[in-house]
Amino acid sequence: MSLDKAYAPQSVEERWISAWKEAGLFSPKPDSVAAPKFVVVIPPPNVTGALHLGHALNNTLQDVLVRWRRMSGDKTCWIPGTDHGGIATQNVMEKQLKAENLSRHDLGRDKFLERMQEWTRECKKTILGQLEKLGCSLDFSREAFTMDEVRARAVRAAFKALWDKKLIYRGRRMVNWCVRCGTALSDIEVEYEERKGRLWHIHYPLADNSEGVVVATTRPETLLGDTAVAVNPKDARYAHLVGKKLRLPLLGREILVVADEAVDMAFGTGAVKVTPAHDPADFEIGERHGLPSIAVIAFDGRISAEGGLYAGLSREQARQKIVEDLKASALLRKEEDYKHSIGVCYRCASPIEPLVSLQWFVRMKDLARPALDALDGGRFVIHPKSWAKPYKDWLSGIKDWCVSRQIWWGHRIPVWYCLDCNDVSSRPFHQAEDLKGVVSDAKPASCPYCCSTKGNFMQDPDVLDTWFSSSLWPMSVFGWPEKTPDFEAYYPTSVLVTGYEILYLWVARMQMMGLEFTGRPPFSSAVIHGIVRDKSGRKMSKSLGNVIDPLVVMAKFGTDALRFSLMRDARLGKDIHFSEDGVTGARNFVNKIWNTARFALMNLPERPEQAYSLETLERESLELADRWILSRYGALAEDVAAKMGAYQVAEAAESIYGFMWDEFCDWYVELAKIRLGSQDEGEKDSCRAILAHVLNGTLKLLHPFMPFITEELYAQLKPYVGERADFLLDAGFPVPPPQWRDAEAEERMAAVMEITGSIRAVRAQLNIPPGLRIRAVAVGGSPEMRALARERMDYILVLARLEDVEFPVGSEERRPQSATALARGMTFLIPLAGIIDFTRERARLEKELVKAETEIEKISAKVENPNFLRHAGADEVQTAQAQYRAALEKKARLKETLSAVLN
RNA sequence: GGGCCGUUAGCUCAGCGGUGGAGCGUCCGCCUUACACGCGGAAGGCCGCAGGUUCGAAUCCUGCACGGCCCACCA
Repeated sequence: MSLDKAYAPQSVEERWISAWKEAGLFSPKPDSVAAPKFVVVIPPPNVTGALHLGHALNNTLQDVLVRWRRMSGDKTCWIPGTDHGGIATQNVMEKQLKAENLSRHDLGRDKFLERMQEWTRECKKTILGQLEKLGCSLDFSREAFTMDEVRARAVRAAFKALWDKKLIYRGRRMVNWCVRCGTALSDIEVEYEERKGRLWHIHYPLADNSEGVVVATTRPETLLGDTAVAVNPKDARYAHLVGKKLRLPLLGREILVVADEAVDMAFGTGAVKVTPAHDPADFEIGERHGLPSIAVIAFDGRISAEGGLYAGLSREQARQKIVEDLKASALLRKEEDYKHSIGVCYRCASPIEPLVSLQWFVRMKDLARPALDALDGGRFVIHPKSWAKPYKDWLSGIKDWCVSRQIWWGHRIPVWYCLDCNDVSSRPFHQAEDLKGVVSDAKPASCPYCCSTKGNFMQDPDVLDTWFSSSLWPMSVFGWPEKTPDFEAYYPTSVLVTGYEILYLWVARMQMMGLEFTGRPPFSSAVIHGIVRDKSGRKMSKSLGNVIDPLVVMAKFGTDALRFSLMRDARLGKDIHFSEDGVTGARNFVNKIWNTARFALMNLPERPEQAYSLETLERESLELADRWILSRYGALAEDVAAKMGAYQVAEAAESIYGFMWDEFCDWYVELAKIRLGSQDEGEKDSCRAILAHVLNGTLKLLHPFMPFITEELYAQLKPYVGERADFLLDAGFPVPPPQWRDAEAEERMAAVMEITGSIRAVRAQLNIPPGLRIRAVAVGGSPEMRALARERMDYILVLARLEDVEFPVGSEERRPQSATALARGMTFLIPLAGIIDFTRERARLEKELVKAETEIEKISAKVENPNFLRHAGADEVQTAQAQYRAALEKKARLKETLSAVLN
């Protein structure tokens, strides 16, 4: 069984995906074994299209944790699913319709929803297929959708329960209205953008046309709805005007001057026009002073009939015309450029219009308190903890949640109105404040208000905010409110992995709902990762054209490479600057692993007669490299487990990478070549055993990150190490015995590596041909070091490509015409007259000397400082002194070499 | 306006109290039969600025500058 020279991911990935599927590997077995549970629910991707790199990051991170816990002995369950995605998805469909010259109104509600369902089916298939390709160990048999029947039941139950507790109400409020999407939004669905605008100063004369007051505004079109001008009560400039009437420019209506604390005397002119119907601050001023509210901007963004001759104009047109008219009537006193932030829709980026309308709200204060308590009491932990404070602040200042949306795609609000006792035909629904609703799963048979049994009911036309169903997700995926076996077994979940951009939108609301309905946090930890940006740090977006399709990357580099590169950068809470270079590096690493295994398998017998066992290996038969690699491997396994436990996935990936490449491959495998070439079968076998076992163990450590290649190689390797698991997930996470740790071996090996390094450096810097086997003479050094170098001469010869090293007795250190390598107090003279460029060697040594001198300078600042000796710990002092001695020694040797050896 | 995060090698980022690190890129040499998706070597840093604490600071504290994110009803 020989492996290809380079790893070819495609066929391997396909093969294992179907093998896992066939085995039902990801569905937890309903066994009776009392293993700890590790349960994760996926942040359901919206059914708006295909997955992007952010999803790849999010799901790989979850998969890494789930696979790791599973290997560590937990019974794991990871639930897949998708989100109907409300406005976002409806917008996708409306775009499609537009391409066909249709609007949703052309289709009508039922037909439109049919098309949405059809689209959703396709989209789900795509998304789940992509998750599978990514290698996600999701239990696909438990797939959920936020708008399927089970989840719909949960939504209705939650609505009813909140209604019964008076935590849901319908009320007339100022809401954020997206003119383009035609719906209300919640406060956190509004994003703020700095945009260039203007500040217009407008003169409002007194009713008798004398003097008056100048107000500043960024929105002159709202003038049409002004019902007052407000000044600060402490403002002496305007005190005499309070209570007087002004004449509203252009319309001529009389409006009042009121005094209100909210007005900032220092801003603009200190006087504010008040438009209670179109500004949240003005709305409150209006409430305080009992001002009338005149809606001049309609839900379609056009000026209403109240706007007189401006009626019918768009907001933008009206603004322009009003400014012109003000100029014409000399009421416009000043016009200046002004940068300010405006609210825009998080789905379509068009400016939000604050409008008063009747909407459904959830009362949040009482729901937030238990969530805050859960955080404070440690029942819920956020990683990294830097997100805890913003989370807390948001919950502490929480406002009621507007949950009704005037779109079609979503959970219909389960409220019914009896047509026999409610008037819904003579006025717009969203103006009908006095409606008596019945909360019910289905159309009620009779009306509890008028007792009509005719069944003349109309359901509320609005749908719920998509985040309403999302907030129930960790419960609803298990069938809540039914007490299903799954709910009993898997709720609450263990950890939720998601990006910081939906911490409030989603995480906080799940906590609140979970606590409200079950008394327990729906997950005990949240792992918050960053956003995947492009190479130069810009957010990926279709309009920027910098979106990268994970499937394309996977096809080019392999799934394991993509996963590993993402994980290597996935520092908690930090954004990732994604570039193909990173994936290239990861792909190279994958290939390195492949070839390491190839090397190992080439050196193992065709078919194992008997599995190699480490237990039966006599510890005394192990040589330095063996003890060293086992020790390092033991340290690695411990390190990785600790980092994973702290959700430091990137750090764990880095550790494995370093071990595999820089220690196992560059040193152990190179040294293994010596013994694998020997005639002694016993020697060969002990080396084979360690090679196979350490490689196998490292594959296990890597498996959560690179499920495919590790599975493929494990399948080949396992007979040699006496394992029989069908899949790595069932093979256990390695826990090397503590007695493998061997500080002495690590120290001795470090010395060998240093010696090798110094000889290699001399060779390379003097351009000694790599193929040339040369001799060296070892002089100086402590007896221990000389003994070690002598003992491990076999290593040094191979690694530094030497022919031979001589250990002369006595102090005949004069070796003319030699290059000199220094390490650990020893000097390695490489006598090579005619080959070495001695000018070069002199320059090299002089540079070394400078280095040694600066080193001495630095350390002497410590060692010669009495304060250091007095205050620093004994260990520190000892180390520094040893370093100092070594540096002095080195300097002396260099000087000696420069003067003697080169002459 | 408040809060959080960042500012370290050309680029992307680790390090977070004891002589400045990795990956990529660059330069020099190598097809040393697992891997050129590789091997060996090297160059490259007033660790944003200014103070302070400490025997000692990239690391802790305080300011400042710049960048980014989150939150907030300056019209």
